[in-house]
Amino acid sequence: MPESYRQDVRDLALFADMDQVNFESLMRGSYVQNFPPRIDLITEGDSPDFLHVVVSGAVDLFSSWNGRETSMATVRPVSTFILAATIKDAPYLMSARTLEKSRIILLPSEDVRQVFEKDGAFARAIVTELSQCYRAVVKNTKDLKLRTSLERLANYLLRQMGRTGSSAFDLLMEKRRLASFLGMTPENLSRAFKGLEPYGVRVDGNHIKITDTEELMRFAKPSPLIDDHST
Amino acid sequence: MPESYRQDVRDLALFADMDQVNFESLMRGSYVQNFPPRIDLITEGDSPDFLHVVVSGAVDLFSSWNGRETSMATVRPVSTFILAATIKDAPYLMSARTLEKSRIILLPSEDVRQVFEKDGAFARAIVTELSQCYRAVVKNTKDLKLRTSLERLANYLLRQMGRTGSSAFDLLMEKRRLASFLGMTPENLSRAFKGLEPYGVRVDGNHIKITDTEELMRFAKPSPLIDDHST
DNA sequence: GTGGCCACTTGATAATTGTCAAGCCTTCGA
DNA sequence: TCGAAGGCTTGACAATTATCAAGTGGCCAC
Repeated sequence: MPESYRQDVRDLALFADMDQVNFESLMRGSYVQNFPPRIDLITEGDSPDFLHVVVSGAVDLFSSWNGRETSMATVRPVSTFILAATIKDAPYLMSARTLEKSRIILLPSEDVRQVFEKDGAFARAIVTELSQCYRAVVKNTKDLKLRTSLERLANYLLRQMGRTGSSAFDLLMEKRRLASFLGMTPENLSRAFKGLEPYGVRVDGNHIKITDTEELMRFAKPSPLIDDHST
Repeated sequence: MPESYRQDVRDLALFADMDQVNFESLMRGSYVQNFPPRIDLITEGDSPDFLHVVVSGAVDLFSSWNGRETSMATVRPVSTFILAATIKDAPYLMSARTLEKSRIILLPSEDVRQVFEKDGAFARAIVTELSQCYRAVVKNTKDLKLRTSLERLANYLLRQMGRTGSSAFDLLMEKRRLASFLGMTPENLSRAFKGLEPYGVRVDGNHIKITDTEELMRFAKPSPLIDDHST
């Protein structure tokens, strides 16, 4: 292997406090792989064989039922996905595919579970990670159940504004995926963007400019208990 | 205190493998309380002061935004709620109120966090619990995003049928709360019940009878990756 | 270049879901 | 016993969202 990815893993909060011996035994069976865009990584219903760590690129988590499909989340570097399935040794609830060219580290699930059983620091780190994930999904559920699609879009844009620290930014995914993520159709999203124009949202392709933050916030009514993804 | 609730707590998988010394230090600051129906226990946004254990009765977890309210989950004996908020020491994302007369054990959050930090078995048990919760919420999100309200109701009824092991059963909550839980209005639920009649669902008050399971399943298309709450 | 592909948009229409108002029925307490 | 309250239902209607079809425009391979 030309380069080491060990440090990428060790830098993750999930693995930072782990005992060195245990860390080594985790890394022993691991490997890194490069994927082109739009490659299926895992399929919902399958058994977890590896814990995945996204080092670069981006991964889409999505689910299907009865011919329909919906985007559940986007995983960006550096973080893991399907941690819960790995620990429980239960079937994946979501499928995953690369959005861009991505570099992904694979840690054998069995090893992860073994280390989990004997390393208290690792177990505690998993708790922190899972709490975060759990709360993120709860927030997402509140977003879905309490808001209309127009309100969800407005709040999404405000979150992106906060993330980038600028009132002008580019969408970091295709609009069709954004629509799916927000629980609506592409057509509806297209109209929703128009519907936000009166509140100070200018759209040009995938470039967004918030021209009247006050007005947009008055409409969106963002709440830390839904929109603050840091807690 | 006339009776001890220690065993109720110890019987929970969450606390079963915990070191006895740590268990005692957890119980030291704890107490049990009886609540009448419809009493607010916690309010979203507040800081977690106690980890709650429902010993008897039932508790509704719900969330509000902009004057709207939605039921997120029902907690039944014997289990805990707001575990993630307690561990992270982050604000509650949901409010809680009793549905019936309930008996609830309160464990000081600070004690829970302290024991969590030093007891590996406890940390591992929390991981198991949180994984379960996380996967439950993911399933719920899939239910919401991939299904119409009629399909959600149909699958809910099938789940209840599986839970009770009988094709005739009583709804265990008010229809207005069921509606809120399923992400619809009471009026819509009322019509949805009618809409399921052709698929073999008979409704009389809160008593349900599935007269044609095959037909209902053909319509509902239940999936273990959404409807099996045991994995 | 140029043709095709594909995401996106737009319009027309339909399905789904929500809102409002009224009435029914059970429950519960005076 | 009666009346009020509240949950449930129903009807009429409105809002939201989805579907279908057609068109636009950018991007890429040939």
